[in-house]
Amino acid sequence: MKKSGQVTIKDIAKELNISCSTVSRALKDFPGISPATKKAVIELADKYNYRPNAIALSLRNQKTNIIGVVIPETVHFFFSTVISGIEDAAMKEGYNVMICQSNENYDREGDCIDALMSARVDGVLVCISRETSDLAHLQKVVNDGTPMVFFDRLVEGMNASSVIVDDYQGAYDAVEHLIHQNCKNIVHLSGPENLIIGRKRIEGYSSALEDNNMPIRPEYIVECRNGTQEEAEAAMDKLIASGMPIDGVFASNDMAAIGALMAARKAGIKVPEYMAIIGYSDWQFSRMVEPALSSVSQPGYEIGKEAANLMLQEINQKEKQKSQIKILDTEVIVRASSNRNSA
Amino acid sequence: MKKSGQVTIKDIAKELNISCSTVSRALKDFPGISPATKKAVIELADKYNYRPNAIALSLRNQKTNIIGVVIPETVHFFFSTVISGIEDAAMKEGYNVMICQSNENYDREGDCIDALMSARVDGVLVCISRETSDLAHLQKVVNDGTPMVFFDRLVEGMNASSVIVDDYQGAYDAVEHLIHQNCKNIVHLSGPENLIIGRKRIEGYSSALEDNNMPIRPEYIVECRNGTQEEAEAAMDKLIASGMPIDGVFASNDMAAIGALMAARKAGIKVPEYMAIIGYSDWQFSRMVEPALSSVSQPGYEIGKEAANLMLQEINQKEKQKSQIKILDTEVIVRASSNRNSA
DNA sequence: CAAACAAATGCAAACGTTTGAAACACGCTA
DNA sequence: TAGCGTGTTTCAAACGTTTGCATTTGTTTG
Repeated sequence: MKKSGQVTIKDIAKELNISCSTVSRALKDFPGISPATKKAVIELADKYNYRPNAIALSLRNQKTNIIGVVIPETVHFFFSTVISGIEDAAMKEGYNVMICQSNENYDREGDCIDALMSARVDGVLVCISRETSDLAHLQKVVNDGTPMVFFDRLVEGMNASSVIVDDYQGAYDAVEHLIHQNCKNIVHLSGPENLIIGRKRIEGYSSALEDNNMPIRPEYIVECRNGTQEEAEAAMDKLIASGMPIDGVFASNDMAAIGALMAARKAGIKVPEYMAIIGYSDWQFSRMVEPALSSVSQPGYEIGKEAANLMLQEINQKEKQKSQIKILDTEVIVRASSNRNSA
Repeated sequence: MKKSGQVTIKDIAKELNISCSTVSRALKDFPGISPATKKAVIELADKYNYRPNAIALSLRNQKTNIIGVVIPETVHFFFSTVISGIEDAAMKEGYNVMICQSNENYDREGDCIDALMSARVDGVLVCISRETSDLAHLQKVVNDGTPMVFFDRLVEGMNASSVIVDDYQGAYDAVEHLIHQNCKNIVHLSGPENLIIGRKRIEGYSSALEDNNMPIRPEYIVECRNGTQEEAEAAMDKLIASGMPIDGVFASNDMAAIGALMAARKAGIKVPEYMAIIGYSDWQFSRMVEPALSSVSQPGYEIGKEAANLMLQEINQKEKQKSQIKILDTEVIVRASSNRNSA
């Protein structure tokens, strides 16, 4: 009987009166082990339910087979689908995943990175927090030679690959959709402007207006930093109260869109008849509100899968490739909140 | 300049022409190191951004400072709040968290356990999948002497602690609330009956009826194994079509409640006037549907926090304590879908 | 001035595994 | 019988860290 904990190669060697090397080789059928020995070893290993100690392996191979993930918050549907994609891709290749939540907080993001680097993960997938603008902590990672891949939120000026969606195009498509619904005064509830995705969506919004010969009015672009329903609702309250003839809203995320919906409801503005609304991300609940919310859907699972695969690829090649950006397509999902044709 | 990867104690020792032991001791100010040496070591460590190699430490200490989590699916709001609770509690004590999703699948749950055991996590927190009834893979964990704590879904017949909510009482309260709303024919869309939480909720439902002198009709208890909206909607369609005078629905989760809502809408049954509906779990979107959904809220974050703390406690004491069950309270959140007083 | 002491540092083993090289035990040939 | 080959096994080092014990150095004391 062994003490506590799991059986080691040593235990097996001792019981069989042979050396560790022999046991090790027997288990991974190396040439040059007698069939009798091999059989005995394998049987005993089975009996004791032997599993190689991943820690010892990591130390010897300088490789943990763990990939670290820094993610703003798992409570968001979008991010949890990303995690699923990452996990499936990683598991398939025998990797484990270590997840840290930054809670959209800069300091905590640093702590996460530290923890992952101490754990000697083989690579880190990161989606930077809203607050992050200084990149020193991330630079340290690449300096250490640890592969890093960004997902969802693009980070520029760092030698690392990214997997993102085409935010410009997604925004463009959403706004064009509103224009096709005959909206003339379209407001954009934008995300935080220090994130590139926020800027890209503004650009998409602007281009769509421009291409359709509609004016771009700065007062129609309202930053909603936190992306909460309350924030957006308050912003919309103000816009509506100001008397602007708003008949379309493109929100940078679905919570903000819901905020707009609530504000419209409060003000007695019918959606979509007098105000068409479309969000971004296509969260799970979007189709459940009344009227069901139109949204730009992002392929979360695919983002995770692609990012993980890119990472695994980088881990498995000695030479650092030059970094690449993988752009996945979005899709405008039209539901009742912006559909004036059937309404 | 070091090769690739991070600096080790050895590198520092070599550069300073001293031994590893000295460096190690200097870094954790052991007595008996000259101030000069200590200073030099610490400065160099800072300069090179030295972090102790967690792998090496794990091997030496026989302790990884990682706790493993096996969870059905992170995409559910409830579970992601649990994860947040776990992560915060763990991080505070210097532990990392390794999460595996079983996707409610028995085989994959086994794989998760294997992966975590190979990684030599110091303990595992598990919420068993819907499919799980054989417990052999979990028994192996406790046999290996690895602490294990169950959360949310109670598992009986195993020497491990649990952190759960009072499902009986939650169900009881929900049904009693419906009764107070003057519902006479209350249907229960139940969860999978191999889960204890499913059975507890049925018991709570039944007791509430009994205590209020109302009959318990087996045909009013419909099992919705998957807990999806579609499944529940189909079940309700059938019940409504059968002509039963249903005026109240207690669903075992919010998705199922939404399914009931949809079925009612389709059938032209006004909610809550002619049918009051209440769900379970209080998911994020519950308050956003129309009418806003009443629900029994479970303290997900607290469950995670409590479970993690229980785990850490078990890890830190040599002797195995006898296992305990921690029961957290639920709360009935009344919204429009079951509120006939203001309607 | 030798002995005793304290202070500072080094040695070596251990955690579990892998792996190149060395060693051993055979039987066979010259 | 020495030499050789072959098939099987063991040795030892390495990964990065900690730590009981031994060692070195320098100073004080009798």
